[in-house]
Amino acid sequence: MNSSDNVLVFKALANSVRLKIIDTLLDGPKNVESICIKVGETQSRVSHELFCLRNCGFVKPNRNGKRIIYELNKASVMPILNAAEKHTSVFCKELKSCNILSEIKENTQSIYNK
Amino acid sequence: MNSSDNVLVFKALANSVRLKIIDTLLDGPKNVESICIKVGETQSRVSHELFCLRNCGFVKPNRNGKRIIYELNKASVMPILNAAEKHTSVFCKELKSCNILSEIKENTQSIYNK
DNA sequence: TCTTCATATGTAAATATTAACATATGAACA
DNA sequence: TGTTCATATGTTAATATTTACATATGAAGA
Repeated sequence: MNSSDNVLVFKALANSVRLKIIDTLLDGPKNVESICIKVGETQSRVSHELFCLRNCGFVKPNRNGKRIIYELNKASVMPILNAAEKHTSVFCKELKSCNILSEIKENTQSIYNK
Repeated sequence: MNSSDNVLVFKALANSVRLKIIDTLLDGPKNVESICIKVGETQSRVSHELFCLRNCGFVKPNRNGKRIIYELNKASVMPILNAAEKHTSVFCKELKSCNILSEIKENTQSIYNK
């Protein structure tokens, strides 16, 4: 296994709006308008992000009358989210202090103190 | 669980140099110079990325003489990589055609054909 | 304690991603 | 078959990340 192949998976998930959409779809398939309301983003924005999630195989669209119902690919997504969640719950503070990842810069100290 | 909390984890992993470093550390702890050689990046670059991985709790530094040996937090990382890998192996083609994620633009077709 | 080696940090230009607004599409139903 | 509703796509400015180069740090060993 070459873990570098996974970079696109992580890029797809490295966006809070896309994660919110996934989160919303965790409790059942929804059409675009419902997703917009749930995540508090414009229709255009949500459609753009769904385009990405669709292309990556994370969601699947199904037409129903005038609407398109998006369904989460739970089989793929859940294990990734669960594994990430485990790490987040332990290293929450560290993650939030990593200024490489757009967070507030903090004082550093000797790196190999535990 | 609010999956949006995981965005920093995914950001940390959404970088091919950081993933290469992780990949290299999968077969054992290494000092910075060794990592540089293995991943083919400059010392400066590798140290910057290690800073991020360190802050996020993915690697841990231990001094040994003049060197600092970085050790992968396998307990956290492996489950995430494995789950991602499963998705990648199924949706490899789709992922590579998602132009939102810096890939070549391709023709689109009706979105709800399977 | 001075020097050097290994590693960390500072900075900014290049590049990629996000976000916001405008517009297009196309299936459904009148 | 024309209209409308729901959703998709185009575009670009704003913002964030990456990358490359320069420099600093600090522990170890002479």
